[in-house]
Amino acid sequence: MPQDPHPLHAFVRKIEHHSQLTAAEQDAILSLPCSIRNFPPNRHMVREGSAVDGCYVLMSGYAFRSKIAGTGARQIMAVHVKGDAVDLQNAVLPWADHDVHALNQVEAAYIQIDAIHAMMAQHPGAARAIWRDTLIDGAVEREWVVNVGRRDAVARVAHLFCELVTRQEAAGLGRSGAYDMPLTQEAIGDCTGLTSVHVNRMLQRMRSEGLITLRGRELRVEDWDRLTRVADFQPEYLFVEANARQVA
Amino acid sequence: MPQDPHPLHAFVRKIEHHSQLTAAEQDAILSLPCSIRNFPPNRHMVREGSAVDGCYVLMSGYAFRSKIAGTGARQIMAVHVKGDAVDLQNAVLPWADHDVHALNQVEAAYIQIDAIHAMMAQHPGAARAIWRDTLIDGAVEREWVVNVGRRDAVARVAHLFCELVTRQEAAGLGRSGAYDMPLTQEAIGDCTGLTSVHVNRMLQRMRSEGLITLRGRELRVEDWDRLTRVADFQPEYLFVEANARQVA
DNA sequence: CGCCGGTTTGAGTCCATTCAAGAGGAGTGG
DNA sequence: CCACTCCTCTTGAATGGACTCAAACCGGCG
Repeated sequence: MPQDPHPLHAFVRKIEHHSQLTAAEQDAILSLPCSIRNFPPNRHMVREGSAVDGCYVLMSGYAFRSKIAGTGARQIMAVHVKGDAVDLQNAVLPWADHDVHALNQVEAAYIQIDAIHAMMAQHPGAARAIWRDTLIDGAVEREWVVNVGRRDAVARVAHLFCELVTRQEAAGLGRSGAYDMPLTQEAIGDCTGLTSVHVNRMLQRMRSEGLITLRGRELRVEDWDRLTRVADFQPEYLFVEANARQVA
Repeated sequence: MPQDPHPLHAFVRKIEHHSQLTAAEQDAILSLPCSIRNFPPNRHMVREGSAVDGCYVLMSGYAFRSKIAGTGARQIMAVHVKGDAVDLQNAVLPWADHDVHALNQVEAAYIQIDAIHAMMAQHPGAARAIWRDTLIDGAVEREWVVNVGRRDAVARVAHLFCELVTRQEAAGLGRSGAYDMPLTQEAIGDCTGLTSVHVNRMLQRMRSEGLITLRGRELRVEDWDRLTRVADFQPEYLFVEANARQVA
């Protein structure tokens, strides 16, 4: 398996999905000093309430953002794939408002926030692109509000799968129709506001209706069109093909 | 009633809740060219899917962001008060991923996004503060995911009220314990992922338990402590007192 | 082999919805 | 001033979707 040329390569590639970068801006981002850190499965990367002085860019593995309600119930509001800046939000905010958690073995590049700010001051175009990138995370979170607030159980799970698949595609991950499914049924419940028991029943329904197969940590989509219809999935909010319609 | 000295005054005041601005940075923001626009109650300010070349800052009145699910159900993911930049997200994104809607009579200052970008290139400190401001909107949306995903009906409604009250306080709006309640019960349902019928029942419960009184468009909090406990409300995510703990 | 985390199944309960109808209040026009 | 309309709020009864609480099953792994 070929190594990516640079730890931040996938990050630049992702940004170019929604913003055009000049060669100088690409270089400026790739030149950001960063250190590689590894996290074992199920390990906290950032804790809510802590002050954060940098951000992680995922090089491999999966991570999620979550908060814990007063009852102790966990709510996941984003799942991240290779190339995502998982924690820029927390670094720019005065303190972290949410947890970041590694799902499986994670390799991440850590960048000091000061270096990012300095680079942005030099390169307004790159600044705009990175700002936009953080706002796309916001757009995704808004769609999650809709998912949890206004869709029934099957649709919620199906929608989550559609998003996961689309993001893996965009990151160049899904090979031959098979995708990674890093979430347990418990975690799927925490994404969708359901219990793991009910998630299990929805999965069986989706399997019996020929929408997906899900074995172990491998997800296969059997009927993408019907899956998106069940899910009420409109991929625009992910902004993975935005370059064409881009304003400036 | 005294007039604010400048259309963007409330905006600067809000930013200073979470970021320190130099006098020059304040001036730079206040010098942004803007035009005043008015919207009647229940009027769209921005439509999902449209390309947006600027953003509105609320001078008076209330607005909300929403998306429509495939079933036709509406989900509201943010309510905005005086001083909020209601549409910076949509202006920085390639196109609007959500609607913005005026709740009542709204007066807003419209700023071209190009002017904002130009100002930010000149004033990195202001850039950082505005970036942070948009990310705080994200933090609020994350808390909404938790609210609709992981709290029961009373808590959801109570939490919404706590947020609304706290934001009005921060904007200098609630006088003598009475706050504006610009949302209909239908709209409260769209905020919380409930039906208006069920919202009505939760309101009666909250009234009978002496938590609030709600008559017409006026909300009174009768017992803030118990209300926040019922709501599972932790105000940190709003970052209205962040200056003290601020990192840089 | 025995453990352990994750998945599956079942039965009973309850929270929130649906559907429907009525009441209140504000604004409009005759 | 009244009649009329529209919108919002209120109430009731019945339904159902998702939850709870268990227990059993399964596969991987030490």
